[in-house]
Amino acid sequence: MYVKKIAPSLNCGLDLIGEVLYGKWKIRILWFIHEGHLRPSELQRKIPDATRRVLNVQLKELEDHELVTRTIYPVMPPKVEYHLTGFGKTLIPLIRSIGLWGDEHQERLRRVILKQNALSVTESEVDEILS
Amino acid sequence: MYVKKIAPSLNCGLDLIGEVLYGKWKIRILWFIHEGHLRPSELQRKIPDATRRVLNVQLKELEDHELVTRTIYPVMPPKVEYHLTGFGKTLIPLIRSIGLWGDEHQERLRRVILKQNALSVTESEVDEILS
DNA sequence: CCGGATCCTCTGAGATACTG
DNA sequence: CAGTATCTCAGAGGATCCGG
Repeated sequence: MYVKKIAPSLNCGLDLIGEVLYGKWKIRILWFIHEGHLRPSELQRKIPDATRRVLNVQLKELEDHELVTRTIYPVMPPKVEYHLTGFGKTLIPLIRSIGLWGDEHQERLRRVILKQNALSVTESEVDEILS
Repeated sequence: MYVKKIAPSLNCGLDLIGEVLYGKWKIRILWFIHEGHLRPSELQRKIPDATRRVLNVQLKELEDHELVTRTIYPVMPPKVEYHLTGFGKTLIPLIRSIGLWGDEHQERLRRVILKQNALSVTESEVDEILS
């Protein structure tokens, strides 16, 4: 899911959804927020591979796309919470199906991904890694 | 849908599917192939925005991931056809749902995407573009 | 705890041109 | 018609530092 350009080709749903879901961590962010409200520091802990900056950028985009809301509590220390909007919630079933598909085909997926990414690894080594 | 690195975090379906679907034109390619067999030149015509090289690269990845097969007919002029594998076919319902969601929320999507991408454009101009 | 600003890296993907 | 080899580039995303 990628489709960047707001080009002539925004004429089908597949293109449109690509625009709002585009971003390395977007889907996972939505998934975590959907479980309730979420604070930036919690999100950071759940996705340690992403830097705070990137998470902020993507959260901002999600907000601009009206998929999440950002609530600021004027306290010290600062407190911020993200929630899904009604619109954002409509995406959850979709994300769930995607995740389920991935879970169902886990083994096959791992195998083909490994086979491709680790070209220097032999078949038996792949089996070993997977076991 | 993005997730690139074959990092430690390949532990959920959401990550795994990202690996095989990652690529600007992958989903659309799968969609077109799913309607039957497809020849490279046909695909090129259906996706004129992508160059032949990029399409080839992504087709190769899809093939490596066992989502499509590539059949070569030893004739002159050369003829090649792509088909979905059984595995690839299991993705179609998912892609269909994604597309449907996008279609259902078309107007809202167009609005938020435009609002964000064309920051120099005023609200009324956006309305105008959309009308 | 939160976010913004700066600088940098790296790789997907476009452009072009060439072979069987 | 099909496929490959180079070259190039934008821009997404990472690393860091700083200020509220």
